[in-house]
Amino acid sequence: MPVNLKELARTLGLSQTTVSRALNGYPEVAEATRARVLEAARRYNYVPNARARGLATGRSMAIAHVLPISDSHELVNPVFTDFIAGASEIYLRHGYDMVLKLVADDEQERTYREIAARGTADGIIVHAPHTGDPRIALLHELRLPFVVHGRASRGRDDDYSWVDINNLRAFAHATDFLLDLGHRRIGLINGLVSMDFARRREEGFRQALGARGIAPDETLITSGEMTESYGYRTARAFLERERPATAILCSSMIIAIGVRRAIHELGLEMGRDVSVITHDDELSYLRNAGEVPMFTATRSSVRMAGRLCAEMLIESIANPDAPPRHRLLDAALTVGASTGPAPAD
Amino acid sequence: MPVNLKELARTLGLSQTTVSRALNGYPEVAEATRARVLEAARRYNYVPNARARGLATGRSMAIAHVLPISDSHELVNPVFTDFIAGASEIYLRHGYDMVLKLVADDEQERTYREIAARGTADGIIVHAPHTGDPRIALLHELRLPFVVHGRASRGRDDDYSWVDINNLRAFAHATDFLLDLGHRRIGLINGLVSMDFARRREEGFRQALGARGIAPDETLITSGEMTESYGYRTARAFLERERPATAILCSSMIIAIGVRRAIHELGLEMGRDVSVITHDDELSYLRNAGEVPMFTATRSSVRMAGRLCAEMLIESIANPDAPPRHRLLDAALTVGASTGPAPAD
DNA sequence: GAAGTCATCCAAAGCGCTTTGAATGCGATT
DNA sequence: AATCGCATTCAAAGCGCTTTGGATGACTTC
Repeated sequence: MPVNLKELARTLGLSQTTVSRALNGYPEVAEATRARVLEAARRYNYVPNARARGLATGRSMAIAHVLPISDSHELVNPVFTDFIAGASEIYLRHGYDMVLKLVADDEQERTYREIAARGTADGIIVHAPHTGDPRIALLHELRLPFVVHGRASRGRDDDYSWVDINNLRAFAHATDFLLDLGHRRIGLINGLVSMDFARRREEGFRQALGARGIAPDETLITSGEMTESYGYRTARAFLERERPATAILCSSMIIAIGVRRAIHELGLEMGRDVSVITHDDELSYLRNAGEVPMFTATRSSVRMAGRLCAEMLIESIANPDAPPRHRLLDAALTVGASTGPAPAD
Repeated sequence: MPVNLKELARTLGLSQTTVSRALNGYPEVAEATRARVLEAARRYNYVPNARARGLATGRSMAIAHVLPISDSHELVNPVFTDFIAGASEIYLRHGYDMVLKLVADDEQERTYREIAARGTADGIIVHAPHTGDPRIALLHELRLPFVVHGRASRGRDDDYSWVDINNLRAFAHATDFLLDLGHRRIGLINGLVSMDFARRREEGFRQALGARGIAPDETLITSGEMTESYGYRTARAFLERERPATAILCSSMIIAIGVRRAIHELGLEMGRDVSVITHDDELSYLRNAGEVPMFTATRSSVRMAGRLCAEMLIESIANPDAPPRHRLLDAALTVGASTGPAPAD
């Protein structure tokens, strides 16, 4: 049903070469013929076949997103939705397709190799990097352009491209803010600490406490899959102990929502009895907005991060020998209704 | 770097034909040679190039998911994450790739035509169908296999494949449940009513009221993008009026969470002062579980829906002339802590 | 022993595009 | 008038695979 190049060329009384060149904007085509060709292409709804073009050019015009699925809970990070919304804006503009792979941790390597060998995609966005993530080395070996959303540092982070937020600083700052309010028993409800971002946030938390000579209470530091019920359970535990936490730092809005549930269920009031600060990825369906946002938060748009990753990757596909690029986004603290002075002891 | 068929064949001293057939399991190959070929393929990490194979077979081995982006808020439905998690399990098993397109409403038609013409995918999953959605007719015209997640009915729903839940019955049932508890001023916080599922839910709500001769209060029926703050704002409005609602029906957990916030903020208690029932898609990061779930809910796993859509589509690609198939999933009411008898007036 | 069967294997065509390396025609140059 | 340069155009090769339509023997069958 769809017209192909050969037919279009025959219809026009031209060679495939000329038609192809006319359509792809090559200069060695008379403007008059180019106009004819474009007109005919429109008339007959000619759209080049992606596979044929890909075979001829050696490129797939696709970018793969490989999401690790935690084998335990098969959880998909909800942040992902907004991230790809940002990335796909860019892909659309540049004619790239987005192919998505949700893959268990132990299948990651096989998947990456297969993408490279089959030519599924021209580049890869790496999601949810662990500290010391082996995928970085693998992708270098495969010579596949990639950008990491986050970092995978174990020392150096300058030999690959990434987009990250200043997790350490943000959480140090948030901790400072709570300390300034007089809080001393501060809990941290973090993501899985194998994730690089979680490690950095914990580090920021510890540094801020350390700077004031406060030893962190290790039982107030937890790490887990960022679900609502995890936030709820952990907050209850933090608040029902003998000397309950007076403030809680959360690694995601979803967690914070669980925390809020726990607080209310215990008959406490957020911002008065318990202060809460959360990281806020600015998810579209979970806006923490208004003149006074409900949560005090370290805020950074994950959709923007998606856009930046996509742009960076497309550039590095176009220019494979350019040096790696990095972008550290600022997650600034915005004060909302969920924080207040520490209650008297 | 990656080996191709020609080289592999030369190395083995066989023709490309034989090697290809050996790898693809054709019977006209001696078992001994097949073994040799498979062994060599493994040794040299031979993986066939997807584009070349696709060009030769005329198939892309990919399935496209086209998500409409509401141009207003650029919201991506968070339900999507779990849906594709389910679908991708199936794709993985059958060797299909998943390609994702997030597209504004007014670009839908162009996108579908382009997918068909470029051969981007062998089939399509249609997301977020409107009532009377024109995409159904378009896909029929394009002769592209597809499965709709939800329905797009305007009368007949038997000429295309779909997977849906019994929205009408579920919401009628939930309404009945509230009526049985003595509630009379029941609010409905629904999704955008242009969405088919929302229309059906509203219909179920109205039917249940009508069955008891109760005229719905039109000011207690709202429709909007399903965000937390929409739930919050609407619930506040419902509860701050002269004669406040005593029960609220929500179309999503995200909405319900906003409703819960409003209830608490007004110093009320959910399940005592105000009853809440929500639809629960069983999102992995927002589990409404436990012996007594926090919300009474109409529940249906959207991940399961993803699996079913994917299976159905793959079958219908394999067998394009089979009649359309349908699957109506049951969203049963599970009682949680958020409902109770209507307070005395 | 000629003909038919069967199991294996292969050469070559083709999928629909891009791109290389020439051809063609024409005005300008000498 | 012969030559060159330039702007256009084209035929054909090739991308890496599948698949058609034979070949080639070995083995039966009569």
